[in-house]
Amino acid sequence: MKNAGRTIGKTFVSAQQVAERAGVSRSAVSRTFTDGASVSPTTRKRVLEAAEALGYHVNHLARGLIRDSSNIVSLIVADINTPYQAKMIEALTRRLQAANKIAMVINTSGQNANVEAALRQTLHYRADATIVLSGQPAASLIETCLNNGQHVILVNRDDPVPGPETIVVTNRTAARQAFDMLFRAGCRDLAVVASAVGSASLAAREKAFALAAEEAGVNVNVIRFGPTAYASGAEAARAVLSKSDRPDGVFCVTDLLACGFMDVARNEFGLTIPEEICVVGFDDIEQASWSSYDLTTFRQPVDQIADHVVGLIDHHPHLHTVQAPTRFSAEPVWRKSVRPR
Amino acid sequence: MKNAGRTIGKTFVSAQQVAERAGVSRSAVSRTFTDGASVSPTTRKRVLEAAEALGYHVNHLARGLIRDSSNIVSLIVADINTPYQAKMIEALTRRLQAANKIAMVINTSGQNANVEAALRQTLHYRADATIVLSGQPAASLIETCLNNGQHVILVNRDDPVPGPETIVVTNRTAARQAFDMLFRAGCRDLAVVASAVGSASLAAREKAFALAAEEAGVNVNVIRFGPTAYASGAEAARAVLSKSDRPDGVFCVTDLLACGFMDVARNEFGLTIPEEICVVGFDDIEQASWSSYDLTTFRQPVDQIADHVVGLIDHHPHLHTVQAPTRFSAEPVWRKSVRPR
DNA sequence: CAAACCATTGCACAGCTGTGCAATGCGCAA
DNA sequence: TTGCGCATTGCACAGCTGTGCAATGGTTTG
Repeated sequence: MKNAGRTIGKTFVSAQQVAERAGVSRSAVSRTFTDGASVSPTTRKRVLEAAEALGYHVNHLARGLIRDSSNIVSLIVADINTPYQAKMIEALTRRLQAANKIAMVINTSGQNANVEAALRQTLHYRADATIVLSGQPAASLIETCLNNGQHVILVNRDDPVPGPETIVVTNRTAARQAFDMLFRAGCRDLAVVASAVGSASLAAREKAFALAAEEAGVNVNVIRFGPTAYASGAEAARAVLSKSDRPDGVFCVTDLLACGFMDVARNEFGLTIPEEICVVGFDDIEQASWSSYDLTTFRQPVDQIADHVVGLIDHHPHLHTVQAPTRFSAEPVWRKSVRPR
Repeated sequence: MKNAGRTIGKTFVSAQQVAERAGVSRSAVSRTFTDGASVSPTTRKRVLEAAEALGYHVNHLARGLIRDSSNIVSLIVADINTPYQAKMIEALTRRLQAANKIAMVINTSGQNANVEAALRQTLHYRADATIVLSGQPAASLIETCLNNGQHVILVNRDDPVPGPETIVVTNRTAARQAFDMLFRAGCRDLAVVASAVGSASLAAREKAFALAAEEAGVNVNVIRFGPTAYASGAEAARAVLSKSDRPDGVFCVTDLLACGFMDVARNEFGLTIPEEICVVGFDDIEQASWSSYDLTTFRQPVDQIADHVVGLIDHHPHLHTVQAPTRFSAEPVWRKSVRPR
């Protein structure tokens, strides 16, 4: 089964075979592919030639077994085909690769959204870190991860848990700003469109907007429908616009909801935006800039977040202490779905 | 450093430690976590209890070292934040997990779109298979993969290469059908909107449509701009609609291009769709069904493709022979962007 | 009661790599 | 020339698991 000269069709080449072909010890091969190891230029060259000829590639499974780091980072994410999550995955994978790491993607959109099984997978493969982009992992699982030295990073969760690092966007500030936008545009009858299964981040936006409106003495109506998707925004629009006292300003906690809302408002109720009704979204997904929508919204600094997350991976945190969440500010993006003052 | 009783803070638990706590041999621990191995119910229970107490998880790196299979499948993809690719990734990751495999995502959107480095990564981690969703890997790299027993599956590439299995959509048939749609709607001055950097699949759609039009003696204009994105479709619309003899029917080789085209046609040129100009897209991304577009298009059977791809992984192909590509038919989805007959 | 069979279990090896330690050899200075 | 320092190299072990093989003990059958 084992032959040193040539691959026999469909088996991987090992360092031993490269060493025999190059006439050196296996250590020399290992050192050739290890940064900072001591190899003479002569043997290095011979090893590289033999490796190239045989098609050798270092086995990262075995390397990860020895070293403390496997260079695997796992991303736990639901709703991958959502524009916002897709953008986040793109940004993260790109930066991880630039840092010589590789991303494992674990999809928790299944029937029971089992983040637990996903976290187990990440432990199975000894991932250096786990980035949770959505879902609510049980605290017990997180503790297991921490006990095993796992590095857990939560993105967009507004409820700080002991141990993992948390990264959030300034949801409340932005939501108050959204109210200001609509109020200054003259809107006095407001609505918030959210989803029925929203995360803590989305709930925070909804609550903060409603609170700001109440403080200013402005009427505000909260509508929640289905999942956080286009169809839910459309359904919300049908529910709220068919009534006699329809709102003149709407804050959708997600751009996707806003797109659905705008389409129904225009195409089913014949309303013009922003003249008859103003709309503000959140996330700044690509579709928000399409000219059918031209949606005024808040930009999530996806690139900055990704930079920060990847920078966090190699730095080991203090265990079992509540880290203060790192906050990134969501900046307003002015377009045409809100009347100018 | 090594202590059998309890994790000392931040190191992983090994089977040895579980064995000592349960009072059995390490083999018993291994067999408890191996399907079909022979363990008595008594020891199995004791092992499971000890594993639970210590937080043990099988090290899949070491397991992959022994077995011929690592259960890792790598997805090589550019433009992850494109709706079509995101949908494909979602479908694939979901099915891979159902088959007890895990997905590594390699992003080749970087400056030089180096699929080669990506393929090397997949070799490093001994992936069971590599699914290439975009990009043009060099034939030499593919040969290296095949020599190492790698299973390469190409999706949406119309140029068959020796060795890897290929999965394509019936681009040509669908493109001819698109011409029929527009012709029967009375369009006699046609255009194809494509991108300047399109893949072979996109080129096939473009060519087949143009050919069908020529065969029918209908004038057709081919426009290519930038990357395959919304902005390119918009730019194409500005270029083609500002001329005096503007087309009355357009086939966009991608829904994203179609969205950009429609927005400019309506919002910048004041045209009505489908009365003044008919538009047909391709892919059936989610946005095509949004009521601002209501785009007549062709549905890529993403779920079927994903099923087939995942089913292909465990079945070893014949090497170095040109496999006939598996074809899936793209079915038309009738909406409102084409006039009824 | 004896023999045959079967399930279970432990030992030891394999799978591939990184690295400490000692040995080797070479160059340079005294 | 001799001694010292230094770069290089090979040996051997560690890291964690799966599994063939032999041994053990219990159960069933004649």
